[in-house]
Amino acid sequence: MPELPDLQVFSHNLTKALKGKKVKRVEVHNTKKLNVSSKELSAALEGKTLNRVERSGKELHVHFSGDQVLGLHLMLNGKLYLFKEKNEQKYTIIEILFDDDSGLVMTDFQGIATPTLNPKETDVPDALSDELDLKYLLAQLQKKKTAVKNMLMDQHIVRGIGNAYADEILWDAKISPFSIARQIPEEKVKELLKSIKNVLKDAEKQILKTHPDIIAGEVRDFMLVHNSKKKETPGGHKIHQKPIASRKTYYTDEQVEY
DNA sequence: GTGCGTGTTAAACT
DNA sequence: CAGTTTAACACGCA
Repeated sequence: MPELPDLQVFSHNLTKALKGKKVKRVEVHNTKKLNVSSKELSAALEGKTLNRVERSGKELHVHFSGDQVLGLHLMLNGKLYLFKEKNEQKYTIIEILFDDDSGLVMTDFQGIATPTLNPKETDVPDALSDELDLKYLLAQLQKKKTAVKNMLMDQHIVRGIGNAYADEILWDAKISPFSIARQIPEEKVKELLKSIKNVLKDAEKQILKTHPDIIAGEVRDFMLVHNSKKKETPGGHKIHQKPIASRKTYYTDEQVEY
């Protein structure tokens, strides 16, 4: 599953590929997760022009003229494809056909990737937004007795961080993922905030450099800790693994447990 | 053939 | 009751 930096690159590339195209038709093949009827969705989007694609947490927001927004959440295994003339993908959830006969399709063999017409705005800050600052992060951490990794991945607290990047961020900040959130000293929370921003932004740059046109899948090979191919970090520290909340977690002895 | 990975939600559990 | 953990989703991939 793509995580925040992958999605950030997708949004950029989708904007580039689709900006200015006019929607000819919307076809929903799987309405299970859609928040409106396929009729309503068609009515909302047909004839509208695609303005841009943005990332919001782990969701992509496709902005159309007339203030219409289509949210696309890929969940675990959702994928996006562009096509010319005909969508030939299996497991199609939704496809948007433009009036030049090109199109965008979202697939998911599990059927849990979710399209949402005009998704509700939320007060939860995106990991890369300015609203995620030291004051907010401290206040949230102090409320929690759970492992800091669980808190980082909780989309009700910070939007956009998944399993793999949580490990990378905590290693970068030299904080053990098992640390109890409220016990992390303020000085270290500063480090954590810095690591959140740096790790995610750096990853986006790496992905853009190595996969300039990517709109699906995920790029993980540059990861230093959350990487099954790596036995030790660049500094030569052995990488351990142990589940947290049944998710595989990679860490080293460099990380202090609070 | 086998089992792991992956986000979210709802249900189960403490 | 509130907070936390687990099952389900169902296939690609190694």
